Amino acid sequence: MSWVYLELIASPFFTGRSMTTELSQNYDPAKVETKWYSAWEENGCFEGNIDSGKEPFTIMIPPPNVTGVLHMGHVLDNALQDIFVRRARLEGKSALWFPGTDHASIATQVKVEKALRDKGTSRQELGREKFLERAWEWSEDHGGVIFNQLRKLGASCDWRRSRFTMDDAYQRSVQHAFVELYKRGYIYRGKRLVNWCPASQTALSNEEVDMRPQKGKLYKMRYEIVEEPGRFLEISTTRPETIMGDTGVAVHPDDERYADLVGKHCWRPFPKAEIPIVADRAVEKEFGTGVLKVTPAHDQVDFDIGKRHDLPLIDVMNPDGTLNDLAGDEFDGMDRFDARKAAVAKLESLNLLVEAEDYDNNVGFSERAGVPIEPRLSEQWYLKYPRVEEAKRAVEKGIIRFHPKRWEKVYLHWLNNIQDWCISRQLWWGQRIPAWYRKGADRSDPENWHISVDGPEDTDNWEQDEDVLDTWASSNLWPFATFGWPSDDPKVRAELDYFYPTSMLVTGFDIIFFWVARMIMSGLELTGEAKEPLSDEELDSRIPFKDIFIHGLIRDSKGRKMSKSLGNSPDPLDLIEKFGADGLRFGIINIAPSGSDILFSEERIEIGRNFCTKLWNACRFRQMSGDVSGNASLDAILERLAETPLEGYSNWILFRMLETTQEIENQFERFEMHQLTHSLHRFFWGDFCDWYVEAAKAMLQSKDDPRHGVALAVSDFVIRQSLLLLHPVMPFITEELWQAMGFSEDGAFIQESQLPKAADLRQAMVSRGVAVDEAGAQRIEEVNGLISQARAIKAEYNVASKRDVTLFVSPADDSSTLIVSENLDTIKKLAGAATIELRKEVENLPGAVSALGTVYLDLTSAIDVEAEKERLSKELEKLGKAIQAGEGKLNNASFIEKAPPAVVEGARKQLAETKAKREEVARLLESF
RNA sequence: GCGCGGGUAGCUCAGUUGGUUAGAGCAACUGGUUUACACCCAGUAGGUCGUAGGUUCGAGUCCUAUCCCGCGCACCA
Repeated sequence: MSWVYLELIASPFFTGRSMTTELSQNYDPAKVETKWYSAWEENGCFEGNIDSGKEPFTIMIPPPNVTGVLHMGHVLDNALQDIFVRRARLEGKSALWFPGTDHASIATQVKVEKALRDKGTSRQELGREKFLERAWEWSEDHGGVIFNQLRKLGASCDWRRSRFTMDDAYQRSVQHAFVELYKRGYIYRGKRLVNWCPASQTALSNEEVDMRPQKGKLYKMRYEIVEEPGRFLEISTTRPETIMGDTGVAVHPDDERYADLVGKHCWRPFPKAEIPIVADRAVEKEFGTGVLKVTPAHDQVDFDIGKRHDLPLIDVMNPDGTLNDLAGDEFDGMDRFDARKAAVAKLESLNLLVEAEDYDNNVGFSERAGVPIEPRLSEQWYLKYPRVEEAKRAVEKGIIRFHPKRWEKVYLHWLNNIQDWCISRQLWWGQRIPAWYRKGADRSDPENWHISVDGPEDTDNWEQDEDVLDTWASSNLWPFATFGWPSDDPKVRAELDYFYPTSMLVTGFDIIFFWVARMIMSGLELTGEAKEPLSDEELDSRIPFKDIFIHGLIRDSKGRKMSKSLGNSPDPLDLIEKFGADGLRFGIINIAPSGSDILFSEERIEIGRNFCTKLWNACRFRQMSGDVSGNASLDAILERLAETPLEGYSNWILFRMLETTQEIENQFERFEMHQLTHSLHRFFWGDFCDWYVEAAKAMLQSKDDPRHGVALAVSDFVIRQSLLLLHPVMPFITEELWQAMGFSEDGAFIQESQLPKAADLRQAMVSRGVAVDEAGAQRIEEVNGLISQARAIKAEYNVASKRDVTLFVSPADDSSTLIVSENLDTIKKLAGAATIELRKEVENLPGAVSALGTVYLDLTSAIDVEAEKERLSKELEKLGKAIQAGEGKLNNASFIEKAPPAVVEGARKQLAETKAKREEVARLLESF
């Protein structure tokens, strides 16, 4: 990799002849981040290519909206993906993170239309062609912004491959899928009630409708019986504006109150008409008066009733939500909500309104436009979902796995209640439906259809469907259409062969229905022949991904959704400036629990920035302690350790390093990312910096100390492994330190190294005669306990800063004497004592008890006897309780009998230790 | 109505198949410039794990009931 090296020494940061650089006092993320990102990109670090010698690892980015800008949700989603991808590279896999953007049909069109309105024009005025030109301009002006933002975050996507769902090739894939699904009988055209958005004037799928609680009125009114003038039926409705579309009145067949009226008629008040009274089981007897007005053209239930009783459909509304001439002259052109008021007034004037009571109900709203949905009769394209059963089976059998597993249920529940999907949209920005109709002919007759990717040859006599496809109907092909599916091109086939099924998907739970489930179904159907059923092996090769990592949504610290209007949505770029990209990444991963909501506040991610500083300074300290040559490989470091036996603390920290390596390995295997940063933080900061480095300071005092070299080599070993473990989370700073600390071989990037697994690491150590010993590590934990007690007793007497104190230690037994003596200078250093004397008996001095023995503080001045007595009494009480619990347990015959021997043994040991401790504390107390 | 998740220290959360005296970060308090780091170091305090039962030698962890909070799906006009 000497070309990398040449380039780096040419940069101002690499001044000397040495590979390594001296670290500045403070970590400057901005400088490091831009430098390394361009170096990585220029050297093709993120390119995912077929490498038959390596296991593939593929992630498809959930494509952000082409005109979108980076928000906190993206930060979390993409930081996670980057962590998985970078980890895969360090594990020696051929990793591909495939980026791209989505055209977001309705969202983008709404934005472009708003821009047009601001300029005093409209899409209708411009016409389709001009409008699309504007939309393309818009997406080009705003597109790509998010890619640069993702770069700032450190995302290691293979940018060469970037796809946009409106690319010609992608559009062709979408059209091909449409044609194929049509041929296989899954796509059809149907006339039925759809969720109509009067604002965007398009049909929507069920998933795009939000049910929102509304405070409205329930109007009770009277319809006169035609056959029995003077007799009235009382009917309740929330929507009087649809009276004009009523074509019947329904009661329950078992409802005795109205049994004699079934088959008769009543008067629709306006426009005045006779409508039949029918009996239908869809009516709830208990609700209101038990009489339902039936408006088949404006309500799903009514539509079904109308069908059963052959009632006519009268559509009284225009696409924009105003009423039409069928509603009568006085309502024609009136907005639906004005019409509601007008209809009520008219009922009142006709003396037909009985009452209007306050009423809470749920109304469907257009997710995008935020206006109430209008059920509307229209002809649309529908998809009968393919492979529903197999999509369920894939998850039930664990061929696809959700992490956390509980999202399976959400997914399965949705699939169990699935309904056909309305995929056509009356929009212009999007993929036009590849269907043509014979000009002037009846469009509802399939005889007059032409469905193909290329369209009819005889273009004069055919016209293409004006509509476009739902965005999700194109993005559900993302895992394979991005590669160029379908194609006979050997390159495309080879890539699909190698990278598909992809390894995993990382996304939020909010799009499990919209996207995840649909990708699974389309993958199962389209990536192979139309055969039934599919075997498990076929499922295995057709699924779009094997593991689905579901994370939560980011909210503000009060749990509110982030939104522009609330102003509680921080700009990630500001945060990167403030905390560094690595700091932000570490911080956001650290607060992302496995639940569904993530409460964000800047305070909570400071830990990331602080951790970067800690890492930086630990490395700086290591540099200041001795030169860093001899770090160029794992083996080089091990070689430096080969001759000398490991001192207590060195053994301990290497043991902890192996434990941590294993822990993190398990977390990745189980997709339990919520503990990842905790493990890393605890080990590097809590164990290495707070204990090992401090302990090593004693060994580093003199270069003549034989332990000097060991301390440096152990530090290098730990830092090296830590950088590898941290790299996926904090790519920039770890790369900088990797180079600066001389771990890079010939200038190679950190990602070109291998992350040794715990087992390999242990093996490599053993083969060099560097063996760690668990029992020895355990003893050091006890030494740490003793030191903590010493510090505590000093703090108690406010002598924390004084280093000239004398401590007495009376060891618990012979082996403790040995351990304390062996580590005496370290204990002195860490406890902050000038001298430590081992004594059997000490009287009249404040002391604290640890597993290794009692530590006393030698005070020349008088001590506060009362305070000391109180403290010891409190301690005694605490120990008494513990002993009581322990004895209770051990005196219990069934505990001895039934509990595993190891647990019983543990309890015995624990009790013995606690008893010894209590005796010691009691003795101390009496000595005053 | 059906389903899912949660209720553990002031706050945000960990807590593997039930097994030592329930942890972390932040905040608080006390003290501290000791060979890196004040974005730091040392220490202290703070919890009857929502409530009530049950299973068990042993329950934060399993079961039942119940109360709160959040979310999803369905929806009666």
